[in-house]
Formats: sequence, C-alpha cells, structure tokens
Amino acid sequence: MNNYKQNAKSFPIFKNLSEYEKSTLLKDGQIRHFEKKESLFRHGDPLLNFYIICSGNIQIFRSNSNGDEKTSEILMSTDVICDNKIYEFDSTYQYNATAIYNATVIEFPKIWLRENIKKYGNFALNLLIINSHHMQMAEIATEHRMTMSATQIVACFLQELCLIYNFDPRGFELPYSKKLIASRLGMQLESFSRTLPQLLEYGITIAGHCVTIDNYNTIEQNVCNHCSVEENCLMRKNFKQKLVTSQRPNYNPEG
Amino acid sequence: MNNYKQNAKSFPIFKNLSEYEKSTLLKDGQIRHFEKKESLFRHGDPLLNFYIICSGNIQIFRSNSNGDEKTSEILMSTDVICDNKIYEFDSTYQYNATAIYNATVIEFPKIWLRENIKKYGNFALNLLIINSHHMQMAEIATEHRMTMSATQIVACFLQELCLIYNFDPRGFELPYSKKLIASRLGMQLESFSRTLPQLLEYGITIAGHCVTIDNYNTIEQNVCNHCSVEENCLMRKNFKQKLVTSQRPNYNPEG
DNA sequence: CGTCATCTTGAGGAGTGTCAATAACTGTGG
DNA sequence: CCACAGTTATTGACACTCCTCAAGATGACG
Repeated sequence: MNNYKQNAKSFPIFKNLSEYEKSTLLKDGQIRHFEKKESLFRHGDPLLNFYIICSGNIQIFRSNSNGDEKTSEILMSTDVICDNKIYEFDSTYQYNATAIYNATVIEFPKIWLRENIKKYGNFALNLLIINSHHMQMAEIATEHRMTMSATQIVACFLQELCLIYNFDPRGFELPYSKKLIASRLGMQLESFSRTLPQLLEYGITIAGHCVTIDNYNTIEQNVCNHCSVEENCLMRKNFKQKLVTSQRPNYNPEG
Repeated sequence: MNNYKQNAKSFPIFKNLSEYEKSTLLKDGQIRHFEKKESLFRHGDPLLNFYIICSGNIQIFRSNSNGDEKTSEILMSTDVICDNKIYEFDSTYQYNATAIYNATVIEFPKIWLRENIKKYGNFALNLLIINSHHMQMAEIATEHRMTMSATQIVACFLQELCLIYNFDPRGFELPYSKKLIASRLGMQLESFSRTLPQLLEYGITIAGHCVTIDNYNTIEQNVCNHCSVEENCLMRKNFKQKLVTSQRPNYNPEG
C-alpha cells in the first residue's frame, strides 16, 4: 500500500471504518497523476469513475456555446468527485474536471461505489455526510449571490481562502488566476476586477497577486458577516468543520 | 398499518427493500396532519425529525431581517424533508417548513435515519440517489438564474408545473399564489408580474390564476429549451424520472 | 360594504454584463 | 537576450435587467 492510499485512510470518506475495511476499500483504487491543465474527464464522456483527491486542485466547470467556462467548484485534497449521475447506468459526466496544477487522485470504478455503499453502513453514512456538507455550501453560495454585492462576495471568498489554505493573512499569494476566481464566483472578470479597489472597506488590500487581510481575528472567531439572513450564515463554520476532520492540504503551485 | 404507510411503501426511499423491511422501517413513523399555513418546524428549532410527505405541499423557506421570505423549495407527495444538519448531534433546523394547504406527513426521529442507513444498504443507496437528484435540480436552478431572463425562468417553471402535476395544458389553475411562486423563483413579486404579458412569446397565456400552454408537445418530448448550456439542461428529464418512479400526487387546494 | 391581502403598473435607480481599448505578464524560439 | 504572440488583467463607456418605492386595482371574506 503506497503513501497516497495510506494518507487517504484519514480522509472523511473512510471515517469510522476499521483498518481492514479501509485497506479492502482502497485496494480497488488506482493512483493517477494529472499534469497542469490535464482533464480527468469531459462533459459528455461516459461516466465511469469516482475519484478521491490526494493532492492539487481540480476545477469543476461547464462551458456554454460561447466558450465561456462556468466554474462550479474548485476541489482540493480530501474532496471527492462524485457526479450526481453516478448512480445511474450508462450515464455521462455532467461537467468537466481539469487539474489546475499537477494533481494526484485515486480512481475507483463506479460499481465500486454502489457496491460498497450497500456493504458498509458507515461508508454510506460518510458519503451522505459529505453530500450534505456539499449541499449546505451550495445553498449558502446561492444565498450569497442573491443577497450580497460582488464586492462582498469577493471579500468573503478571500477570507475563506485564507482560512481553508491556512495562509498568512498578513500577506499571501492568490493560489489561482483571477479569471478562475471570477468564474468560480459566478461573475465576469471585469466585475471582479472592479471590486478590488473597494475591498479596502472590508479590510482587504490586494496588489497584483498579493492579498493582505487586516481584520483576521474576526475571521477566525466569526461566521460570515456579510449575510443578511436571519441568523449568521454558516459558510465559515462549515469550512472549519472540514479543517478539523481533514488533513490540511499542501499549497504548491509549482506542482 | 394504515393507508398512508401502505402508500408510502411505493415511494422512492423504500425502493428495492423487502416487504418486511419496509414494514419494519415504517413502524417507527408517526402520521401527522398539518393545517393550512401550519408549521412543521421553524428555523432554529432543535432538529429532531425526518419527514416523508404523503399529501399536500410543504414550503421550505428562510426569512431575512426585513421579514421577506425566500422559498428554496416547494415539496410534494413522495418527497422527503431531510435537513442537511440531520447527521450532526444537537443541531437546529436551517430553514422553516410550512404546509401550504392541509398536508399529511410521516415523521421519524432523526436517530431512525442514521441507524437504518447503517443497517440497510439499499435504504442508504436510495437516500443517496434522492440527494443526488436534489442536487441536480439545485444546480440547474442556479444555472437558470445565471443565464436566463426572468420571463424565461417563469415560462420554464410553468411548463414544469404542468408536467409534474399532470395538469391539462389547455387550461389549469396555479396551485399556489403568485407571491409564493415569485419567492420560489428568487424574484420580486413585481418582476414576476411584469413577465406575465411577455409569456406569449413562449406560447403561454396567463389570465388571473388560469394558465394555458400552447406548445405542450414540445414540453413532453423535450428538455428545457431556454438554457444556453453546452448540452440541453436536464430539468425536464429529471422531472420525468421522478414521475415514473413515484406516485402521481393529487392536486387538491381545498385540502 | 369595508377591510385586508394579493396583484398590477409606473417611475427611477443601482449593479452587473457587454464591448472595446490598453496594459501587464508568460512563454517560446531565434 | 530580445522579439513576438498569446493570455491575463485593468479601465472606461454604455445598455439592460431587475430591485425599490409608491400608488392603485382587483379579489377574498366576514
């Protein structure tokens, strides 16, 4: 059993399983490396696999007829790639998955997923919990898009970024291009660009790729403070939960 | 075993379970009736239960500080209410659930869910499939909101409505208020109102509460034709899938 | 018939997308 | 090392859509 698989045993998806069960489950997985900008699969390809991300970032996106990419997620170590159509027979992927920088994943055939859900109750529960986190994040993102200005959304995103990658708030480099970030936040690059000078209002300075966050204390203790929902939204709380239950990823743009 | 429980055995959540397993699972459920506008639970209440809807419609929504309601879903017979926080201990509901008209549900304690996921592999798989459908719908709705005009969104919604409730396209009544529909579609009532005259462009006539859809053939065969995504979106397809796997609901505004 | 909720219509404004021009950066090959 | 091409990013002008505020109209119901 190699290093990647050994590492993966501590991922949320294998929580509350015995050492033996973990080894059995991981046996069917194949380690795969992807180069910068290489695709794991494309929208419309036959849906064959389930993936666990070991290192690197994976962009999940769709393209429209104009060639514009709409990024729905940027995944990282410990995340899984589980297309919603994976439970159907003869289905196709609903989106593209591409490595942003070099990345390593463990690949499992889709039948592996279905069979082990039935076999291991705790494995099924882990998947349901992962999905429920996922849905919470999606709901919050939708709520943000409907209630917050572009500037607030960007501010919120940068604070999250700092938290989840454990960057130094006194100064860190953006881990991916502004184009990708704009796409991920569902706005045009121009709109994103225009928010940057306004970020000062939220204690954020950004020059080129370098970001500084002043009021980092408030981030650590607090949930998102931009939302206008009845109670504070749980974006941050969810991130923290992810951090305590999962391994911290290594940020390494060079590969 | 009463009628509601007997009926529920054919719901998607109990698919591929033996008669004995279904009966065992349903034994712990309690039938509950809710009057028009009565709440099942409120945002912030201790999260105690999982629900299966037998009849009626349930509005899932949040309120902001202005008192505006944002409806995330309008559920119907065979749907489940499964707050994403149900897998955590001592959590609270993240939204409100209210009966639009009189409704009947089966209520299960949250521990019932967790234990039976571990116990019955097929039950776990059913939940994962239900969740994956749910996520697909949410993703499509987000995509619609970002790429379609208000008029297109309303047109798409009315066509879905006709399909899923099996209404007569030559003339049917809106099953709930325009205020609620606007909230469900994430727009202001005024914006919704302004789209109505423009619906003619999409072959839809609406006068008061009465809706007529001209090009119903295209609805039946086709997926959503407003989207600008790479391939046609799967909103309709998903609805159809739901229809074949589940019982047709009875529309009855009077209760 | 009056009251309340629901719905429609109008005018004005804020915010983001679009188009276009330009600047900065990246990588390649001579 | 530089020239060049292609990508990424910034900035400006403008248009469009939807939200907000406000005033009526319609409908439901006691």
